[in-house]
Amino acid sequence: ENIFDRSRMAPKTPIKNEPVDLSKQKGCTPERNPITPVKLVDRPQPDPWTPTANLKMLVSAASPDMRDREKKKELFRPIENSEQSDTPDSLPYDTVDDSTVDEFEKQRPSRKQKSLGLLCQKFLARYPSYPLSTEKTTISLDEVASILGVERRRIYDIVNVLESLHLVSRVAKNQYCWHGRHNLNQTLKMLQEAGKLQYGEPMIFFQHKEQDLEYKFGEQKKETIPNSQDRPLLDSSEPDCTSASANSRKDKSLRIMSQKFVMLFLVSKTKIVTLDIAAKILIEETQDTVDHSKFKTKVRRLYDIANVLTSLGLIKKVHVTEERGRKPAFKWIGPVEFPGKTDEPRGHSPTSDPLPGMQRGACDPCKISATGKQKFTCNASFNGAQPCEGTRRKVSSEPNSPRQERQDEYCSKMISLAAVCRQKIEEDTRNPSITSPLSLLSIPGESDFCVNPLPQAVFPVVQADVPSLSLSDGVSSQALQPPTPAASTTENGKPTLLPNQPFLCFPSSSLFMLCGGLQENNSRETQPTAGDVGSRSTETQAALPPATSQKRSSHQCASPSVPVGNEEPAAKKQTMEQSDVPLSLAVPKKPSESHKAESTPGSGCTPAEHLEAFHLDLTSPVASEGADKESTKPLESQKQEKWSQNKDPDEPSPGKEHISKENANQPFLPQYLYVQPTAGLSSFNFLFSANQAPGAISLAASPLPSLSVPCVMVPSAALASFPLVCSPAVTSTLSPVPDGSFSAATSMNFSMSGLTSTRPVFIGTTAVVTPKVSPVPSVDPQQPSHPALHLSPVLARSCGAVKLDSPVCMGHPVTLLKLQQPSSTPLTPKSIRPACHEAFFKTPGSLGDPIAWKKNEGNQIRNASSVQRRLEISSTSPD
DNA sequence: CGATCCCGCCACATT
DNA sequence: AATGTGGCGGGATCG
Repeated sequence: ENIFDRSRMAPKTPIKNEPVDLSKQKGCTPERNPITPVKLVDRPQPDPWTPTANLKMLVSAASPDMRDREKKKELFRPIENSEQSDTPDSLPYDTVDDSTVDEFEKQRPSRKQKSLGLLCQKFLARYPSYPLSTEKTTISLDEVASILGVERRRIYDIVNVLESLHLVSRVAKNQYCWHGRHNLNQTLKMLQEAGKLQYGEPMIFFQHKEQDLEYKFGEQKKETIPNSQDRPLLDSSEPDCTSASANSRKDKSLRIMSQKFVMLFLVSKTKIVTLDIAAKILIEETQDTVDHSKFKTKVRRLYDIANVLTSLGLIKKVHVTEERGRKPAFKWIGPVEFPGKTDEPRGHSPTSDPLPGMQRGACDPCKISATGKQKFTCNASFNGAQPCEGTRRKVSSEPNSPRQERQDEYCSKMISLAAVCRQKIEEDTRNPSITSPLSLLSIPGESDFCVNPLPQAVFPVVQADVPSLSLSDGVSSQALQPPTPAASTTENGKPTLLPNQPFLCFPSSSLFMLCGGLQENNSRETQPTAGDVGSRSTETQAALPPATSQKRSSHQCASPSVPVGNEEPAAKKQTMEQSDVPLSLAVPKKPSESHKAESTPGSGCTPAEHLEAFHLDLTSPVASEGADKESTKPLESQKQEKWSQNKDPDEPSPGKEHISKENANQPFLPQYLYVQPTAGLSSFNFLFSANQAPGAISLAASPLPSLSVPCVMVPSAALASFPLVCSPAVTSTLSPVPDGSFSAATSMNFSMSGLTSTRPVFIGTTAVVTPKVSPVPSVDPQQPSHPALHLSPVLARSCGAVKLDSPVCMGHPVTLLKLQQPSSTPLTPKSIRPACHEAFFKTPGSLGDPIAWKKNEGNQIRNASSVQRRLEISSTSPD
C-alpha cells in the first residue's frame, strides 16, 4: 500500500522536497526499494531512507490529506514494514486515488494503531521480561523512538511509567537501563505498603452496595493526600535519582501519579479503581473542588498511565456501574499479594496474551527463567515452616485480548452456577466440619468479566469468599464467609472443596507444585511458563467454575478447574470426559504443622515465579473466560450430579479420591511435582507424587523424578491465583495429621498462599474422607498404583505424542465428575473436556518441550480465539 | 455525545 | 544556547 501511495505521492513530493522531517527518519531500517523509487527529495537513493523517512518526506510535501495518510502508514511500517504490497500497479488505487486511497489509509492508520498502549507493547516486546542478570540492557530513547516510529515524547510517557515501577531506570541522558520484571513484585509490595500508610488500610474505596459497587472515595482519600506528596514512599527505592535536585521539578508527576495510581489498586479491596476517583485522589484534593480543567487534565494523564499499565498486564479496563451509570474504571489484574503480605486473594485475572507473539523470544526466556528460578517449592513445607521459596511473580502478560467478549457469556453462566453452587455450598458448608468448602477460586478473573455486567459485587465477594475457603491461613481469612448470596460466581465458582474431603482443588492456573515431602519440588516451571504463553487462555478456563462446593465428591474439584485425576489408560476416556473441573488433589496426608505456617502469609513458599508466569496467563481474561464457561456449565451439571453423586461417594471423584487414597496408601512421598500446565493444559496442573513409580512419568523437562504417579492434576489457573497448598505429603512423611484434618492442606495452602493470592488451594488431607469410598470413581481409586499408572501413561504419551486426547482427559479432574455421574457428562464433558484436552496436550507437550509447545500450540491457540478453541474442543469431546 | 487519548507546543532542566 | 524532559490541554477519534 505504501507503495502505492508513494508512487502517487512521488510525483508531487519530489518536487517539493521540502524539509520534511528528516529528523524523525533516523534509524529506520532501510527498506527495500521495491517500491519507491520515488525520489526522495534530493537523494535519489531509494533505499537509504527508511520507510518512514520517505513517508515523512512525502507527507510534508503532500497535501494535508496526504500527510495524514502518510503518517498513518508510517506507523505501520515500522512495525511491519515490509509488506510490500505488491502491486504497485494496482491501478485501481492509483486511478481512484483519492477514494481508494482513503480507504486504504483508513484501514491502516487508525488512531488506535498509534495508541500509547500499543506502542508500549511494542516497546515491551523488545525487552525480556526477565532479563538475565548478566545482561544489562540499555535503552536509547532516540533509538527506540525511531525504531518504533514515534516521537521521543511518546517514549517518555512509557518510560516514565515503567520507571515508576522500576522496570527501567534512567542512567543517563537519553539512556535508560532495562531491568525487567524481576523486581516488580517487590516494587508492588512497596507500593502497597506505602499505599496503606497513605491511604490507610484497605480502603474502602468502594463499597459495593449490594450489587453495584460504588466506590466512594471521598473521605478516604483525604488522607492520601497528605502523604501523597511524599514521594518518598514511592520511590524510596529510587535512590539514585534522587539526587537531590530532583525533587523539585514538577517532576515526575507522571511517575508519581503512576505510583499512586498503582497504590490505589493495591490498597483497594476490590482492586478496581475508577478513573474519576483516581483523578480526584491524585489531585490531592480531597474534595471535589478541583477545577474541572485540572481534573480533566489528570484524567488524561491517567489514561496515559493506564495504557502503559495495561500493556504490562497489571490492570485492565472495566466499567463500573454506579448510580449514575457506568463509569470507566480499571481493575488490577497483576499480582496482589506479595510474599509477605496477604492481601486479597485474587488478583489477577485474566490476561490475554496477545502479546506473546510480540515478545516471542523474550517471553519464553523470561518465563523459563522464571520458572527455573523459582520453584515454588516449599521446602519445609509441610512441617511448619515453610520455607518456600519462590517468589512469585505474577507476570501478566499483556492484556488485550479481544476475546473477552465471550467472557460475558461465561460470566453469566458462571454467575448462575455460582448461585447454585453457592447454595449448595452453603448447605455443604454447614457442616462445620468441613471447613469450608473450598473454593477455588479460580476465578478472580472471572469476576472481572462479570464485573461489568454484574453489578453485583462480584468482586468483592469473590475476594472475600475465597479467603474463607481456604484454609488457612491467613490468607484470606477475611472473607470468609462465603456467602454472600450475592457473591458472585466467583465464590461459587471456585471449587470448593469440601471440607472433609481429602481433595484439593486447584485453580486452574498453571502452576504450582507442592511438595510433600520433598521440598523441592520441582517445579516445572518451564513448562508452565510455556503454558502461559500458549495456553494462557485456556488455562484459566479451568479455574473458573468452582462452584461446586460439594462436599466431598469430586465435584469440588471439578468446579473450577478441571482437575483431573485420573488417568488410567482405560480410564482415560472417562477422565477425559470429566475434564473441567479443577482437580482436586487429595492429599491424604496431613501435614502437620503446616497449617500454621500457612497461616502466615506464606511468604516464603510461594512459588512466585511460576505463578508469575501463570499469572500472566491467568490474568488474561480470556482464559478466565473460558474457564468460566466451562466450569460453569459443568458445575451446574456437576452439582446436580454431584448431589446425586454425593450419595455415592465412591464413584464420584475418582481421581481425587483415589489419589488421596493413594496418597494415603503411599505415604511415602509426599512430594508432588507440579507440573505447570502449559499452555494447552492451561488449566491443569499435575501433581505427582514423588514416590511412585519410578519413572513412570518422566517429565520431559523436569528433572524431577519421574514420578510415577499418582498425580494430581490441578488446574493451573487457579493456582496461579491462589496459593497452593500442599498437602502434606503424604502420609506419614509428614507428620501425620489426622486425616480429616485439614492441616495438611493448610499447610500446603499456606505456602501457596503466600504466593499468590489468597485463594488457596486446598489440599485436604483427607484422605480420610473417603478414601475408600470415593476412591475414585474413575478407576480404582483404591489402587494407588493406578493413578500412578495412569498418569504415567499419560505423561508418556503426552510426551510422545502429546496429543492424546484421552490421556489428557483422564488426567483431569473432570473425569472424576463424570465418573460419578455419567449422565451429567454430556454437558459437562463437553465444556470440560475441551479444556482438558487442551490441557493435556499442552501439558504433555510442555513436559516434553515446553517451549516447542508454546510455539506450536501457542500460536495456534492464539490464532484461534479461546472461544473457538473451546468450541473445537467441545466438539471433540463428544465422542 | 461522552470517553479516549494523540499530538505537539512550550516551559523548565540539564548540558 | 542547545538539547533533554515532560506538563499540559486542544481537539480528533472512537464507541
